[in-house]
Order: sequence, then structure tokens, then C-alpha cells
Amino acid sequence: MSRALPLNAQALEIVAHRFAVLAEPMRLRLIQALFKGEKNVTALVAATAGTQANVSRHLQTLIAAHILDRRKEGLQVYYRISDPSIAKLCQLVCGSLEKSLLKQAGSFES
Amino acid sequence: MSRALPLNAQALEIVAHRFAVLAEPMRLRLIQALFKGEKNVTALVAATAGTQANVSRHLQTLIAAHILDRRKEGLQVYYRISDPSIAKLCQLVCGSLEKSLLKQAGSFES
DNA sequence: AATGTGTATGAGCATATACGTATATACTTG
DNA sequence: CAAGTATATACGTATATGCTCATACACATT
Repeated sequence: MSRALPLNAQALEIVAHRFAVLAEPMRLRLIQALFKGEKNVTALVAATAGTQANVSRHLQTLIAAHILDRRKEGLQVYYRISDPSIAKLCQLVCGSLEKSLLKQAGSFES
Repeated sequence: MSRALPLNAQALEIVAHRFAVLAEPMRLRLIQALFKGEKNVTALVAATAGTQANVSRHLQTLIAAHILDRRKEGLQVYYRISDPSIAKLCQLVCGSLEKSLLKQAGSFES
């Protein structure tokens, strides 16, 4: 699984699209809020300080990308993270960025 | 390093931007071409079948994101991957996508 | 059935960004 | 210094996407 073979054009588009889904601060906020467990839309609106319409739209995007799952319970819809690789992905990026920023910070020293 | 603490708004923008840089098929093609070692612009233009102007632009984007490094040698400029986490990142995404596609494929069986 | 609450979606606007063409810059060689 | 080659950039255009407002839809309660 996931050997380092070159990917064809279509595969690259799919990978690029996945990155694009993660390239919005609002969607990252939603994902972050869901790391602690599933939440309904109202709770996510509160947690992210966004409008209901906008939160709902981004949730659809994340569902379409198979990053989240949803569960209806009466009037509410509960969302949760369905892709376990998401956490690792964010950790990797954060780690890399920290290193990069530390290196930059170092340029200002002595 | 990279504890799972909630990130503030500015940090999320930075993370989102990094994902955005990786959200272009052309840039992924360039990164993929560089996995095998450093190359100059002309070689990258050939490897990716893009125009020189477009390749150059995307290379600047990757440099600005600290994903690549460059080295001038006379008239040529050689680019190489400088961020070691990039390979892992792509592997993670590819692995996750494979699983997701296999699951979908499974829906068509028996 | 009517009304209320939670969630999703349509329309329109504003912004970002990828791409091609043309041109500029940097360096080398004659 | 002139001409050529490798790389970078400016500009215009097309397209995509995020956001807001308003409205639709789904379900519950009375």
C-alpha cells in the first residue's frame, strides 16, 4: 500500500483535491472541534464562531471528501471524524511548520 | 512538539496555507519529480509537460512555502525538496485515499 | 394541521489564483 | 559588446470558491 510510485494525472488530481479540502481555516476549525468527539451543527456553529449557513456548507464539503461522517438523531445531525489519518496529517504539518518557523526565528539570533 | 492543543486563528491560517500549496496537481507533479533528486527548471518543464512560465511560478510558490530549496549553478537553477515531511504527507494522503476508494469499490461487490 | 427548531441549499457578489503570452532579468560565450 | 540560453515576472483573462442573505427542507410538538 502507498508505494512511492509516480502517480498518474488523475490520481494527482484526487490527491490535490484532498489537500484543497484541508486548505480552509474554517474547515480546519471544524475538524479541530471534532477531535474531541462528535458534535451537532449548532454546537459546531458555536465552537467555530461561524454562521450556520457557512458551517453547514463546509460540513458538506468534508462529508463529500469522506473526512467526516454524519448521524441524524431527530432534528439534529451529529458529525464526527471518519478518517483516522486526518489527525496524523495535521500533526505532520504542524510539526514541519514549527521546525520551519524555529529555523526562521534562528536567523534573528546573535 | 506538535501536541494536540487547539490552534489559534493565525496558526490555522498558516496550516491551511500549507495545505493550499499542496492542493495543485502541477505542484504535486513537481514535488514527485523531485523525489528522485534535484533537477533544474528545464528538466522539470520536460518532466511535467508544463510551460516554462507556469513551472517557474509554481516553483516560486513552493520555495516561498519552504518546501523546496534552490541552488544556482551558472545559468541553471537546481531545485530540490527541503522539507522531509512532504514525502510522509503524500504517503498518508495516498494511503487514506486508497482505503476510501477500496471501501467504495466494495460497495459494488456481491 | 400549524408552528417552531435545526439543518441544508440557492442566488449573487467578492476574491483568489492558475494559466498563457509576452517580456524582463541573469548569466555565458563568441 | 552582441547574441544566445535559462529562468523569472508582469499583465490580462478565465474559473473556482468562500461568504452572506434569504429560503427551503426535515422533523418535532402542540
